[in-house]
Amino acid sequence: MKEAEIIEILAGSLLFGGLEDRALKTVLTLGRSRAALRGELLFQEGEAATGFFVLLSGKVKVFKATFEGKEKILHILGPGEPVGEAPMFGGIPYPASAQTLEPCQLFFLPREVFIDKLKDMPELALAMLAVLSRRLRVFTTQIEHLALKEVPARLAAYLNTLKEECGGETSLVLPLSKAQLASLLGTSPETLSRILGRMVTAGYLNVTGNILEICDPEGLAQVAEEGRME
Amino acid sequence: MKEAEIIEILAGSLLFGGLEDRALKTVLTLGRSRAALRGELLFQEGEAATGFFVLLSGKVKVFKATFEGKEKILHILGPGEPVGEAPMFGGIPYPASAQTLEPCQLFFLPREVFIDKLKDMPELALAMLAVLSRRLRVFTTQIEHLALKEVPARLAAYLNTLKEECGGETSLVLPLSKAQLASLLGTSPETLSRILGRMVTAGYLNVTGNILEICDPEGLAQVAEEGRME
DNA sequence: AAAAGAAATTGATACAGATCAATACCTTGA
DNA sequence: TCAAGGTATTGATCTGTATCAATTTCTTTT
Repeated sequence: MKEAEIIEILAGSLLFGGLEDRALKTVLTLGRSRAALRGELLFQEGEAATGFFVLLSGKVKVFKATFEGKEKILHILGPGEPVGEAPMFGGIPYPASAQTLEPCQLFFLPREVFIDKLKDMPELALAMLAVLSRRLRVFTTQIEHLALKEVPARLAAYLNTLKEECGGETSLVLPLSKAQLASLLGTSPETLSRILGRMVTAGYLNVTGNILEICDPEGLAQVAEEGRME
Repeated sequence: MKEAEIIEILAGSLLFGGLEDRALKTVLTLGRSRAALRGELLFQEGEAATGFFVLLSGKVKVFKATFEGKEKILHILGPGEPVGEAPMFGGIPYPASAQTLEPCQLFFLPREVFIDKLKDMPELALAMLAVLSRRLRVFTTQIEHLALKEVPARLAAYLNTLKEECGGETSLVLPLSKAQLASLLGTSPETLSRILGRMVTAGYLNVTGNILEICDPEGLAQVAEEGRME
């Protein structure tokens, strides 16, 4: 991947978006880019956090796994997003694992170098704080949903945010497999399938493969809020 | 509350612990301290984050509430800990509400002033990053537990961390009511009560009011890991 | 195009935990 | 000392969802 391309992606990211060209070039010298195959483990829970990645292209899942083989997806990350940045600052091991879902282009920044640079670049530190802040907010609502809401509400909420991200478009393409979505929502593929079915018969949605059309956005929003269907 | 006392508490906190005396005094000039009664709301979900508190004394709960009246406690915070610091940086509203559980002494830092100062104090920015990083880790395991583990495992894990915090002491005083603990674990008081009962008959614990004695730490650790009791 | 494999659906069953209601227990104040 | 209000326990019931198993549908490979 060419330098210019990398810079372009970094410039468009939340983390480095506010930086001037000169600063961006500096950042570029701090790390190195590399390619990763589909299914590659970027890091595993418990390992020391020696640095973090910025995802230049492709998709990565961050997940927790139990030794009985169950797993919970915490995030699905796309281009421009940092991966594994949080644990660095606490001097703690990675609290979860990360794996590529497709071939990816990655930019790796080593811990020491980056933290050192942070001291000279207050705007970068603030950007980093903003990123962690947003992560915390996402987790906050995830916890609320898992503890207090049932699967239909969680699904409805997810579909709502997906619709937001697509600029209000009512016809959506799921950016992940249904099994992965189930894991993200903290349920099983079977249950997800059934509830999608119920939402279709109740007239909220139309589903065709991994394309789905939202017929009743208000109704869906209500399910997300109140939890109950029909 | 006297300045000296405040400084002492700030100096002992995670956030300001690394700062020199001069820097601490600067921090002190940025905000102001005040007292709060038991049950006072510090902020509510959805409000703009105009700053954050450092808890000087007392206890605060941070929670999410649904409009059906259910609530999930996210954190219980004690002296030295910051409250509501995260949303400031993202420029996002408070994602949860905070309420005092007892009379508290608070130190309030307004957003603008603090963020401005952060630019001159890289070590403070790093400390802030470390704090958010730890919060994220705690949330990460909370999500894992809610999605993949059942109540006995969550309770066992909580008791373990409580024991750690008390330096391995096997005789513990619950720092919160059982109803609050239930909310923190994402369950109902009834269920918590039953499971505590089962743990007693299984020989893991002895419970007397809100004092409990851990009889079988290894067994408890196993329940936390594997989920199943007896 | 056929075969093999993965992903998704559907059905039947079991169980953890929520909920509702009633009772017991402990404070705290009058 | 008794009342009163909160906090905790216990019992009975109901429901959402996990789980196991069996197909069905789609995707990929050869």
